[in-house]
Parts: sequence; C-alpha cells; structure tokens
Amino acid sequence: MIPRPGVVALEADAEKMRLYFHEGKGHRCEEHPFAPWFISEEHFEGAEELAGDLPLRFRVPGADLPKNSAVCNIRDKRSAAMIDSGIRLFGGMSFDQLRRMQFQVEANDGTIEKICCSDNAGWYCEFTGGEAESITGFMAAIRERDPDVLEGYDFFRNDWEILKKAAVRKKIKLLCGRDGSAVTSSRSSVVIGERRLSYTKFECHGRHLIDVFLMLQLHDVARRELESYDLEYAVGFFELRSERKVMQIGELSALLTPAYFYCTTFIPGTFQDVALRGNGSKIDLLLTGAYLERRHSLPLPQPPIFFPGATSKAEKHGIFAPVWHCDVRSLYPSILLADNLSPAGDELKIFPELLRELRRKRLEAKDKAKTLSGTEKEHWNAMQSALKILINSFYGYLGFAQGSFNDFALAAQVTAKGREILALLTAFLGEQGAEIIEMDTDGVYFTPPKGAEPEELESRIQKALPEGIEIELDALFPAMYSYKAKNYALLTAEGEVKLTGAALKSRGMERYFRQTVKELLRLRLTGKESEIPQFHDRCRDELSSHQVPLADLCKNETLNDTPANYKKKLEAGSGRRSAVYELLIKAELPARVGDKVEYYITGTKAKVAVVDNSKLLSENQGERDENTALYLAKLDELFATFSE
DNA sequence: AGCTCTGGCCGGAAAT
DNA sequence: ATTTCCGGCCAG
Repeated sequence: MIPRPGVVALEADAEKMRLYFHEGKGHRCEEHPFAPWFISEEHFEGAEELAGDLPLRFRVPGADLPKNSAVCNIRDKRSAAMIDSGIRLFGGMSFDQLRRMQFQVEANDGTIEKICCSDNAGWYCEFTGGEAESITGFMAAIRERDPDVLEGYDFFRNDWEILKKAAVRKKIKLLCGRDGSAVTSSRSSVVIGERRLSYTKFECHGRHLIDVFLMLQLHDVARRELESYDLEYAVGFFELRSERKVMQIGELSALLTPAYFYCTTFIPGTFQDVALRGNGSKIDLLLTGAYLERRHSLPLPQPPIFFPGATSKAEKHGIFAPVWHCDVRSLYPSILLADNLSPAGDELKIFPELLRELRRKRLEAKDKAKTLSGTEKEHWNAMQSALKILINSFYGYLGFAQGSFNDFALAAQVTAKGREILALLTAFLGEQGAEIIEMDTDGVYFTPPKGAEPEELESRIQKALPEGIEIELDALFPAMYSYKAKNYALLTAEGEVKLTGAALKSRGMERYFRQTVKELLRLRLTGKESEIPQFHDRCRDELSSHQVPLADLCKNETLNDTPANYKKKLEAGSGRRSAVYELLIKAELPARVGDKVEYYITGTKAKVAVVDNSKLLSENQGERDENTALYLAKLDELFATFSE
C-alpha cells in the first residue's frame, strides 16, 4: 500500500493509471502500471482464485465484462486502480486547496451567446464573440486555470448539452481533459430521496464535474426546508453574498460539497462519483474494496426479503405541558457495535471493524471541530457530518438489495433490538410516573414525573438500559401538541413553535394553510385558546375577500415523472390521473423530473374533481378565479381538526 | 446504469 | 356515498 497524499485525480485505462497532482499553477502527472480486472463467479482464462469460499472468487484480468456471469459491483477502472494501489483522492488536503472553477452558458434558442466563468481564487471572465470563440476561450481558460473541479447549476441537463450541440455544429471538440481529451457523456441516473432523476453524465479526464443543482436537492432530502431549487431562491435561503451567478454557484458549492470531498479521501471512487452515488453503494465500495485489497472472495447480494422496522406511536393526543425528550444516541449503529454484529457473508468481519473505525474517526473530527476555529473548524465539521451520514447508513445497507454483504435477517435483528430498547425506555419512564406522549424509533416525548430533575432522571434511565446503549435527555419544552404518530408541534423555551410531520408541514400543502396551522397551534401551545374563534373569522374574511395571495393557495408538487411518461402509463392502464400532469400536458409546457409545479383549484362548488378544476399558477394573469368555497371548507376543516 | 431501510399521514382518483 | 389504493411527503 503506497499512501499518496495530494492526488487530485486518478484515471485508468487498459494499460496504466495516471495520477494528477498540483504543481505550481498547473499540475503534474504520474503514470503507473495498472491492469484492469473484474471479479467473477465463473472461471475465465487467466483468472486468479481468491481466498475464502465465497461465490465471487475469480479475479479475471481484462477490461471487458463478461455477459451472463455474476460479477462484483466494482466495475469502474478508477475504483479498481484505487483498490490495487491503496490510493485515495485528496489525501492530506483540505477543501480550500481544491481548485474549483464555475461556469455558466448563456444561450438564446440553443445558440451560445456567452460563457461566464469564475473560480475559487476570485478570478472571473466572460467569453463572447460567437459560439466557436466562446467555446475555445472557455477551453483555453480551463487549460490555464487548470481546475480539479468544474461546477455548474443544472449543467448536466443544460450547459453541457448546449456545449455539446454547439461543438458538433461548429465542428470543434470539447477538449477539457487534463490529458487534452474531449469530454464524454453517457446516460446515468441519480436517486434523490424518493425520486430517480435520469440525466446525461458528462465526464472529463482528470477533473470532477459537480452539479450544484443536484447537490442542493440531495442536501434537501435530509433537511426538507427548501421551497424551490432555483438558484435565485437558494441564494436567498443561504444568504449568499455574490452578485454574479457563477460566483453564487461557487459559494453554494462550498457549502454543499465539502462533506463529499472528505468522503472521497477514504472511499475508492472519484469525487464526482462519491457526490452522486447513494450511501449504500458507498458502503459497498468500502467493504468490497477492503476484501479485494486482501485478495479475498466476495459474497453475492441476496434477494430482498421484507423485514419489520421501528416502533412509532402517538400514545396521547392533544396539548401537554411541560414535555421532555429523551433519545438513544445513534441507536442502530450502537446496537451493531455493542454486539459486534456482522452480516452473514462477512467472513473477515470487516463490517463491524469499518463501522468502529468510522465512528472513531467521527469522534476525533468532532473533537477537533470543537477545539479549532475558522476554516479548520469548518473542515472538521464537514468531515464529522459526512461520517455521521455514512455511519447511520450501515444498518440500511443490511437491507440494501444490491449490497454485496446485505443480510435481511440481521437487519431484522437490529430493528427488533431497537424496538426492545425503546420498550425498556418507555416502560422505565412509565414506572417513574412519566406520561408517555409520543415515541419514534429511538426517542420518546413524555411529561416528567412530579419533582423530577432532568440530570438525575437521565442517569437513572441510563442505568436501566443495556451496556453500550447511551441515552440523552436532551430537550425540555414548555408545551407540546401531539397530533398523530410522527406528527407533533413543540413550543421551545425561546417561544418558537416547531412543527414535525407531513400532516403539519408538508411542502405540498398550501402555504396559507401551513401558516394557519402554525399560528393556530401557537395559540393553543401558549394558552391563548380563547383567541382561536377570532383568528378563524379573520382567516375566513381573508379568503372571502381574496386578500390571500394566489401563490399561497397553491399546492406544490415536485414531478417524479415526465408528462410524456405519465401519459404513457395512463394509456397502458397503469397509473392514475393527476392534476399536475394533466395541466402541464394541456399547457404544452416542457417539464422535467424534479421540477416544482404550483397550481390552485378553480370552480365554485366546495366539492369538485381537482383533476378537472385546477389551474397552473403560471397561467394566471392576475384574475381571481380560485375556488373560494373549497378553500373556505378546507379552512373550516383545518380548524376543526386542530382545535380539539 | 444505478438504486440504504421501514413506518406513517394525507389527499385524491378509482373501485365498489 | 363509501372504501380502497396509490403517490407524495415526511420521521427517524
């Protein structure tokens, strides 16, 4: 194993691998021998037999994958070369040492008018003067500035496509690679929460292409706080300071990509891959990489079997005060580590070893973040948050259909143990005289026993739980409203109302009703219930007199499909009619997966079929044709639901 | 080509 | 008119 710090890119082909390092303002390239391989279940000419008796036990030299034979998930030559050499990217580097260049193509009817570029050294440039001139200027800038990373906003679906077409038209090649090669493209897809987005993946030799638009959506899967994925909206949301769009892209990227940068330092994959691949497949890379480094055979993924998950339940409904919250610190990883559990195929027991190592790394990073300041603090914070996500995905990996080491029985064992621990926790609290209100997976909200002290109660709960399971009585709230499982509102000590759950704060919900629910619950949580009727009347007036902005009455939906595909599904008899798609088709508006669509309901009767009585907000010309009867009925229903 | 998991609530279309 | 089913969104 050769530890090589400072490798900013690695490329591999059928004969060799190339390592790229910074040197002065440019780079230095090293060539090393490399022979590609694949891991197969079947013996092929020249295959090496790996240790152990697991099914994938032949390491076959060659670059061409065989058909009709099970092979290991690692198929990328760069990953293979990293596993062979032990090299990982960005070793010993911090994020700000990365050379990042942003660009944006401005086009009119597909014709390039301008290409704007900037980089993280503060450089800015515009290329104009016709398509060919713009592109050649842009390519020259890439050669001169020699970035490791090219960043853009939705550039896989827009800028790169425009560049590609223009390059064909002008008969020039997009020579952006560090070896002077042209960019390549292929169909790919990325999973963003419950959506799968197909896109054309562009690749550039020796550089990493990062689409900040995708980074933003990935970020929001966990946070769920953005109302739009427009750059303009993101700039406001994150309070970015740059004026120019390209610089905003760079600023946003600096917020969203450091976690992936640090992951790349220990995962055998490129920055571009690490940024877009899911956590399950990243863990798979780590595990299979560790096995192949040791020249050990690999198991095959087992077909999925359903397994039960966590307990979640609202025991009580209504207003409670005060309310405390207690939870188990990283429940699933703790269960895995407490009993040193490993999946069935893991002969070398790498799974628990890796999990323990990543946890150790994370605690170290957290400590460093605490003692340091400025960019160093940010660096270690990004590191620890990247590790947290990965650590939490170990359990999910066990149930991952494509995971080489998946083990559904073990996944079931982990969740069963989790349910047991939560039951112990709630039973103990009950015995102490606490009233359990709401519980979910690893935590519980309860009204404290009479005269209880948080710290003292915390240590007593801790003693009632098994070894290796740490609890935290981490929050005290003046009041709580429990609606249903996974749906509640909390009043914080600072007087803020925090909503949790789709029923209370779904982004699909009309903004006006979201605000109304929050205000209504604020009144209830602060003991101002007598003001509710007044508030209700005021809302009715606002709706009746059309004072509510139309945008606030719109439903918001994110497209998980294209209108064309929706149509196809309907014609094929699968799928059902849906207002958003019908509206888009009727309006002949181009729409892509991930687009957010706003529409409101028209008509005059409170009971109408939405699919035939709605209108896109974008089609509204200022007229007020919303279905006031329906919105009033919705309002009354909302007050009825949340007032008792 | 690539995809972590299950549990839960809601609204609206389709089925009854 | 009522029930069932599904897609969308969210919790952890």
